[in-house]
Amino acid sequence: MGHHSCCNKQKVKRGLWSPEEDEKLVNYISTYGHGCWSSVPKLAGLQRCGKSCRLRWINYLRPDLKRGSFSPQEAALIVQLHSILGNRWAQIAKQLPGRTDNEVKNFWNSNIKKKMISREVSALTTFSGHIQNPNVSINNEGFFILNANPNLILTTSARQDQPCLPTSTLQAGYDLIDYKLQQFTNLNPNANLVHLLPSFSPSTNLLPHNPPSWQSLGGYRPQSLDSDQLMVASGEFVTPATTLPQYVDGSIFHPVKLCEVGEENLCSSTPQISAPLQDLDPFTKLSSFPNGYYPQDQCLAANQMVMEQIDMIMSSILQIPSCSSSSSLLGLSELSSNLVSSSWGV
DNA sequence: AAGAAAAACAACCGCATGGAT
DNA sequence: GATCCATGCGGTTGTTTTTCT
Repeated sequence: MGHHSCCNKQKVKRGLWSPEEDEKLVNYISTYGHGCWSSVPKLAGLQRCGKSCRLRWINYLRPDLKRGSFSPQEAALIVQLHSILGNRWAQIAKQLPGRTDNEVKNFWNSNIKKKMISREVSALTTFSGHIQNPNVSINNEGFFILNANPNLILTTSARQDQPCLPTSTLQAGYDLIDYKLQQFTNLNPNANLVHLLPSFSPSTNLLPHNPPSWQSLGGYRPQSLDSDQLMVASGEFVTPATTLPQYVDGSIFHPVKLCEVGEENLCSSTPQISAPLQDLDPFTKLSSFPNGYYPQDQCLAANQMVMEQIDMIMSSILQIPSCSSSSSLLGLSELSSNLVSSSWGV
């Protein structure tokens, strides 16, 4: 492991910062500002590299940092934002005044993730007990499969090329699902993935920077609502004035879920940025509609809808000669797409 | 009370990006 | 256009603290 390029020229100290070093850095930046970080250590009298100084300042010494544990409201917002933005910790942290990306990341990895995993395992166990369709079951990895073809994994949506399961209609656990499915697909590179219609859920469909390769997954793009429409608190559909995020193939994603019922305050309190709309990050775009929310009863409908999709696919899949060959993947996906589209009237 | 394990926190590393030359 | 450099980001590792046995 080498050091930073900026640290090669001189011997620098590493590891934890002492109070004396902190004091030197704070005194210097308070007086002169940081300017060019690479010159800070020399000017401040520190045996550190500029990168280390910058990190120490940003993550620990900055006066506007909010210390202490995360509030339940902050935690809820992190969950919400992560469901939209994924692991873009810096983007998430921007919506949390006084918090750093490092702090949010650590909080997520050491706290929220574990809770989600335990909840998901519990929910998955419960949910699996309610599967009525004799053609569908859950395999050892926790994925929905068709009994006729255990290699066929049913999925609903994708984030960063990692599809999800019908269980995305559950309240949490997307990362676990992603992680498990990633593991599964790594071990079973030839496994077939059938995309069902992404259900109403706070998941995973917003992919401004790393859109899913629908084609590579053999899937179809979401076709949920009329063009550019958005569900808002009243239950009505509106046409936003902003440009909605697009997938890599140019198709537009239509969010239907901005925050849970009762979380309107969180959404409405998010900072508004006056910038050209096309330059806004996805969250800011979404927060332009602070009253948007997703009626909870739609979750139940979504679950039912997914199972109905499985029913339809199952009834049709029997007419396909070979489900296990990779050549059938596209056909299945198109089939599921058509079925879902027709079931949605789109 | 002591050691082990787990959790929390802090820092580092490599890579990507953008501006300057 | 190629190269260098500073900066920012996300993943990962290391260290400290807390909890458990």
